[in-house]
Amino acid sequence: MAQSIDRRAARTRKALQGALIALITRKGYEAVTVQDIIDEADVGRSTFYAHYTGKDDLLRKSFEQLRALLVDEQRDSADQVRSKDALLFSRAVFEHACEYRHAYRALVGSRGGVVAANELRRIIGDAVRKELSPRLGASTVPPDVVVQFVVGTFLTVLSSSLRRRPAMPPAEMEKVFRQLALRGIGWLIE
Amino acid sequence: MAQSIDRRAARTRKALQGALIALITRKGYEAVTVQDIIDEADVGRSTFYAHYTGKDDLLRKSFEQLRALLVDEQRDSADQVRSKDALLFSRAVFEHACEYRHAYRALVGSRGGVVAANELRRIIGDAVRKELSPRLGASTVPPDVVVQFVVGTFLTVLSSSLRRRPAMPPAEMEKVFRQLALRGIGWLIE
Amino acid sequence: MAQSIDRRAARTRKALQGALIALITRKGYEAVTVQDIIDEADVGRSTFYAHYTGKDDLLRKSFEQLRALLVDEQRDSADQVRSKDALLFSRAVFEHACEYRHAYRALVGSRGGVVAANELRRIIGDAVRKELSPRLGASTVPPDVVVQFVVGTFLTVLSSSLRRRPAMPPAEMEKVFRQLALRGIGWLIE
Amino acid sequence: MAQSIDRRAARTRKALQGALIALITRKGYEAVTVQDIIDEADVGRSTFYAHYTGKDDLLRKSFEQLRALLVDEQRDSADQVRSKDALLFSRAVFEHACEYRHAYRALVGSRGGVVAANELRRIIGDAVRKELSPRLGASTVPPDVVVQFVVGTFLTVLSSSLRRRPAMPPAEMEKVFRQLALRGIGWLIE
DNA sequence: TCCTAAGCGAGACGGTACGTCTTGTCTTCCA
DNA sequence: TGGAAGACAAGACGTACCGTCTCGCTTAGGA
Repeated sequence: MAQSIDRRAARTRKALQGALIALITRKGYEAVTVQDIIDEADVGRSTFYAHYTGKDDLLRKSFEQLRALLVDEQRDSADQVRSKDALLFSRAVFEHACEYRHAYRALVGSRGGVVAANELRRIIGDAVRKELSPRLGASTVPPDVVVQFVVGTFLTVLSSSLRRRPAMPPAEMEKVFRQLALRGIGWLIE
Repeated sequence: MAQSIDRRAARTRKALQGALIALITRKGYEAVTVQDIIDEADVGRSTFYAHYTGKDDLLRKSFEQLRALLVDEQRDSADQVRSKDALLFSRAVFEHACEYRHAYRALVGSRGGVVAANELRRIIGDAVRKELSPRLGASTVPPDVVVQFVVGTFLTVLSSSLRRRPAMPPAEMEKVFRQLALRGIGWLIE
Repeated sequence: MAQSIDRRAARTRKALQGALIALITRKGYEAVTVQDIIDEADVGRSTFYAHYTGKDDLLRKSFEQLRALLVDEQRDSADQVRSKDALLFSRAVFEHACEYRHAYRALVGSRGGVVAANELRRIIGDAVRKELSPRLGASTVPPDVVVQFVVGTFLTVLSSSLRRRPAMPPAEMEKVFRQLALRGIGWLIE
Repeated sequence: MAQSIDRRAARTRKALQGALIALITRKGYEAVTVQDIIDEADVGRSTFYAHYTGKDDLLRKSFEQLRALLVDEQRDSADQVRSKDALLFSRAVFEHACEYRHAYRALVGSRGGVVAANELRRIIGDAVRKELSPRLGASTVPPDVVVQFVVGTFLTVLSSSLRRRPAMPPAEMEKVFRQLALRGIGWLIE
């Protein structure tokens, strides 16, 4: 019984997350109402609130896939923190972003709203902090500034790249990101 | 008569801008309602809409002072675009930020909301683009990525610094900012 | 200013009360939703709640006219409490009911719902109690039972009469009512 | 098999009816939700709807016992329709009401709601009509008005009596009821 | 003894109405 | 005559119930 209910619930959740993404691409996050979402997902209002506390909650929970991807990526990569090997997680995210280009374009940039931006910052930030933590103490620049600098640069590159036409390939994004970010903190990871 | 009306209007505008800032520091931009603003400013609802199209418009217009500061700053400074002289406008903004620490803290970071963030990005971005434009063509990195990188780094440093206790002096902010940003684009401004 | 606002408010109230009556005749009280009312009255949702706490409140307030009628009626009539003169207020109400036959039919009987029934009982009950109070102490039957008996009989006659086709004239209702009620309490008002 | 199933079903029904009565005494009919009932009866939601179409249906079906009582009572009594023997069914109902005082108090009066009131009126009304039908044609007062008058008077007395403290004994209720009702229709049953 | 059909619990779900909140427009009065 | 006051229409919000439904579990006959 439990799994059948879970399966149903999972289907509902997928529908809601999909509807949210679709709607964000169409009109931007702020303009999307709960009514829009449940209409799009063909789901009852109470069902929506049974799963999520609101629009923001749905958005945040929709990022879980990305967070999982990052955790996996970091588990696999060795703890090499030398210049040319540092921050390799970025490659995986850039590729993920290109694959789901549509959704990402909807979420980064102003159309995604504060909630999406904060959540992304938090997720990427966790990954960065985890990777750099052994070295952060050795810097004169405050540790959280370094982390936020890397995250900000990453998001800047990601956001700008997704906006460009023709699309920039992941390898290119990666190159730009490393050029901008690694030099800024070169003294740290050398 | 015309100027007296203008003077009255100016006073109303000041009251509204002040009220907005006060309220943002109190509860964050998103949570502020038009009703809050006009209560705080002791102004009629229709008066508010006579001057601004809405909350966002009021916020955007409240940034004019900052924009003017930046324009002045850049007019004064020579067109020196060598490494150690580049991006000197930042010093002025950091000092301005420290002086009006309260208001800035309310506006940057998540409490300020998307609108404030975008407006700030636009203002700083204009300054950066103006200063770097002669060199931007010479880069493999797309020009707008460079500009956004600098702006992002600037805002990261500003935001992180304002959050810190004890307060970081402008000179310190400046140092951190240059360390992170100039290296990333060192090849450009050399 | 005050009176113009009051005039506007009064117009809104009239519209809402009219809409309610119209809707009750159409589908019965219980089936009417607040949405129905504000659609019918062409009024915003918040405006409705600015004037009334809900559907029931609107209904209750709509009875004020009737209550006023009764108070007037009783003020006029002398304090004659002899058999043939007792409870003369009923005549006025029966006439009022025949005039506004449509509305009354919607309110008494099951279509009007508990709220209308209770409110009517309360209004008529007040009138009855006021008229009989000097004599109520002299009875072996508990006073409130007597009052409720008269009210119940009145409503029974009113409700049954309004349902009948062809319409029963006020004089006829009056006759039936007196025949049923006065004998039951004849010993009281002799 | 059939009877065991029926036995199970009967148990479920009893549980639901009991739960409803208990809840009505606790918070009044209108305030009781289906969820309350099935929680109280420890029964699944679908089970409830397998037996009844809703709350009202359950309430109506719960009156069957009373209806049966009345039918029995009338079968026993001779068809004596003389003044002092008329409407003797009332005695049985008053006694029944005193025995189940708690439940009755919950059902008559405003706490019971329209549904209970209507059902009661219908049940009592059937009994009254059956008893008076031979004579109803002979009256100038419309037959249904007479029936509703008697029913209304009966319910008024029942309801008022149950509210009183200390409790009024069945014999007393009976006396009041006959005093009020029989005089009103004395000309009929003489 | 096992089988199988029912009654049943649990509860997800689509839907509807609620009462609250905020927005931007509009009208009226007052200084 | 322009600003203050605030009523108003519009419509989204999150909550509460409703009646339908799908699912396994139990259980009591008949095989």
